[in-house]
Amino acid sequence: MNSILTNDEKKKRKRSTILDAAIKLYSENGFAETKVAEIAKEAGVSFGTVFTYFNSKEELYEAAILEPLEEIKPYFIEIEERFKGEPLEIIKEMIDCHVQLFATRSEYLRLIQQVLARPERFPKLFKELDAFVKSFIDCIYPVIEAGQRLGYFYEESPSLIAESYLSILNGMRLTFIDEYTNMVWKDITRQALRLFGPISNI
Amino acid sequence: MNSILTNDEKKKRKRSTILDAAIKLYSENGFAETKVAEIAKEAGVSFGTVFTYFNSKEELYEAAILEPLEEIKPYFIEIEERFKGEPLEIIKEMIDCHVQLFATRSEYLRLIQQVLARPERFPKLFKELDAFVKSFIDCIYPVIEAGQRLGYFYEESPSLIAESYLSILNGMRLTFIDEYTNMVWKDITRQALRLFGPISNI
Amino acid sequence: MNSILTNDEKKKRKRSTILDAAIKLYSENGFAETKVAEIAKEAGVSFGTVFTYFNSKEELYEAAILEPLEEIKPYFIEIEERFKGEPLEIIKEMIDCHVQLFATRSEYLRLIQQVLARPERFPKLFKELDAFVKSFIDCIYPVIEAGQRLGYFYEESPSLIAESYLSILNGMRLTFIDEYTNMVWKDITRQALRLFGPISNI
Amino acid sequence: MNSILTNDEKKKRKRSTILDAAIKLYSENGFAETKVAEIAKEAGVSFGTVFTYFNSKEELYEAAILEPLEEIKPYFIEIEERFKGEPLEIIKEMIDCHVQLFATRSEYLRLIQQVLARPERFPKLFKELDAFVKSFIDCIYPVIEAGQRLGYFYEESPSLIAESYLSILNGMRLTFIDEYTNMVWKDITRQALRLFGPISNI
DNA sequence: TATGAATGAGGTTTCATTCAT
DNA sequence: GATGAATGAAACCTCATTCAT
Repeated sequence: MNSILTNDEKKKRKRSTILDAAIKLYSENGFAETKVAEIAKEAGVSFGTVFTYFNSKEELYEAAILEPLEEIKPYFIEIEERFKGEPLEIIKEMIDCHVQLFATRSEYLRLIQQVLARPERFPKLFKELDAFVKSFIDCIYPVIEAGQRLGYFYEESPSLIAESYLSILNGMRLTFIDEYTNMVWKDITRQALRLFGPISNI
Repeated sequence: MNSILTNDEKKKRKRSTILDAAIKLYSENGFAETKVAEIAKEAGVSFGTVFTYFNSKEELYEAAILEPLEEIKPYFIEIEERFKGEPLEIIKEMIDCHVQLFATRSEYLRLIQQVLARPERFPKLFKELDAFVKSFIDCIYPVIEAGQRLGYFYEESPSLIAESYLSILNGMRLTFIDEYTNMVWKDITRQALRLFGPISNI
Repeated sequence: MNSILTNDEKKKRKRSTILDAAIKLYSENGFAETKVAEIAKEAGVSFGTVFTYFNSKEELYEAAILEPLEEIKPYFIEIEERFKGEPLEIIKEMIDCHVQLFATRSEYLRLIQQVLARPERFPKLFKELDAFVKSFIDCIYPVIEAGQRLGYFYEESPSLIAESYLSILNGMRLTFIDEYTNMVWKDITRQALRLFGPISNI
Repeated sequence: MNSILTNDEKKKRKRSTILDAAIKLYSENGFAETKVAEIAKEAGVSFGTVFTYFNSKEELYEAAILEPLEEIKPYFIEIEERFKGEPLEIIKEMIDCHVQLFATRSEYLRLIQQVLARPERFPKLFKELDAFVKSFIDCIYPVIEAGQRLGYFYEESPSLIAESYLSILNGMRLTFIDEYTNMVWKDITRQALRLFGPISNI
């Protein structure tokens, strides 16, 4: 029954439908080549309605980047709260979690890359993402240091390690196009881990 | 005579000026948000002249991707011809070469990423790049195998190693925005190398 | 309420305003030399509105040809239903009707001629007109035959008579430029009739 | 041998090649949809050369109309000098001559119709053609009068007869698209003649 | 609140014409 | 005289946004 929903809930739901359509289409076609009319169609609303919930195409793009970012943040900045054990264990679990996250939300990763590729075009969003990266590094820094002290990780600048890790996450989205299947992502995880320390197969 | 250049040479030179302007602007602004008028201005020619040398905006984009690709190809598919020594040495030199290459041509790498991010939008170009990646893997495969036999490299699928290497190359372009300076790229090289085998600092 | 008209009626009306403007300007200036902006201005709507109702300039041209054709058709293919009496009477009335029709809609006749003059440029429209001509001949054929049996008409191929009749209708639009006045068209009618049989003045 | 030609002759010949190409293409595609480059190609010269012989596209169009007009004129204004015998004979021969003329030069007739259809667009050319029509009427007028006096022709305004004759000539170009073959044109001639007087078969 | 017709700025592309070689 | 590269005005068309219903 639709009628069980309050008005507010209905509105939230419609807003969310539109946002999901936007994420899908922006990620597939980029900002410029996505038409508001298409988003409306994908969301099953008239395109006037899109402007009821978002003031402009640009604002919708920002929401499409920033709102999922909030959902994803915990997995990157609550490292020690989420992943327990030895540093190596923590990092292993973290990588597993991240790879799985982007395997299921690869379209969102694409969106992020669009912003990273054009800092001057999307300054506000870029700043947000940059801050996010910095927070991640701050969070993971002590873990890496601890791992280095225990001799598990390379004696390398923890920032570099963290950044190269983000690089490989980003890059894999580009390289392994549609093969983000269960089969490969265990492998990917292993390779990502090797940026931290010398990990042989088991 | 205005110069010693023949007519043909002048034409080639003008074409190249336009292509360079296109590479710069396409890489900065993407295909859709780059205006042909801007390319013309950047190249210092009139608007219509762009269409004298390239039939359409799309064709110019293709040329901007494919022509530099030809220049870059040798560094990826003549591995054993170019880089000599032990497998570890070969890979080291190769990574150095590639990182330096993309440090100086980071704008071109951005172009490639635009295509990789949208295979359906640029099918022809994507196919070309995909073939390029496959050739690279074919070339590097025996080197990795040799390195594995000598115990330098991880006992990992050579394809996976090669692909994760390409991932980190691509990803680093996104992560280390404008810091591709001399200082960091030695570090980057080191991290890339760690995808092949367990490399400690020296 | 601004008016009693429903939304749908208003849309139809606007579409029709644009179509009329198009017929006028296309007939005066031809397809290529008519600018969509001019049509919009003539119709009193903005530029973009034209494209709300017609997908392209070409489609608008097709509508400008085909829609009035439907209105005109009955006068050419319902000969025996519309015009009564002896064959001679039927033909007389028919010619009268046609001449008057084209006197009032001379601009539309001009449009038709543009298509007839360029079958390869407008294949779809040409086919339509060609079919129309054939239907007309089919309809008038028995009337001419009957007239021939009664000795009123020349013993000539009815198709030839019909086609020469259409020729003179078309040709007169070109020859008697703006003189399609009441004065001359009785005369024109008489001359057209003489293609059917030997008609003296009365 | 080309070398037998004087320079002047060569130039004339090239000019004529271009003009013929122009007549062909203008008649097929109209003024606006014919590109100078196409004319050049058809004529086998570079398109800069077209502008060596004609100052503009418009001027070339005018030449394409006016120069063949001079060739055709004699057949329309030297009626009594060319065609001998009784008025009926004169008219018969004239019609024969004209139909044959336009059968072989139907493309030129198409050009004329383009101008007749747009007097305001081509005022200069239209005036020229209008004068031509008037001259024709002047020339044929006495012949018709004579025929009327002899009882061969309808007691109709000779101008009307002449104009309706021109109408059918023009119209037949539109109606009998590509069937201007030997078979039909005897028939067409007969129908045209019937605008003058009551002519039975044979 | 939801709709979608109206708007017009802005982009790509064509093509006549110029002019240096 | 012949060529064809350069130019830029002008046209079509798209699409974000507004706003009346």
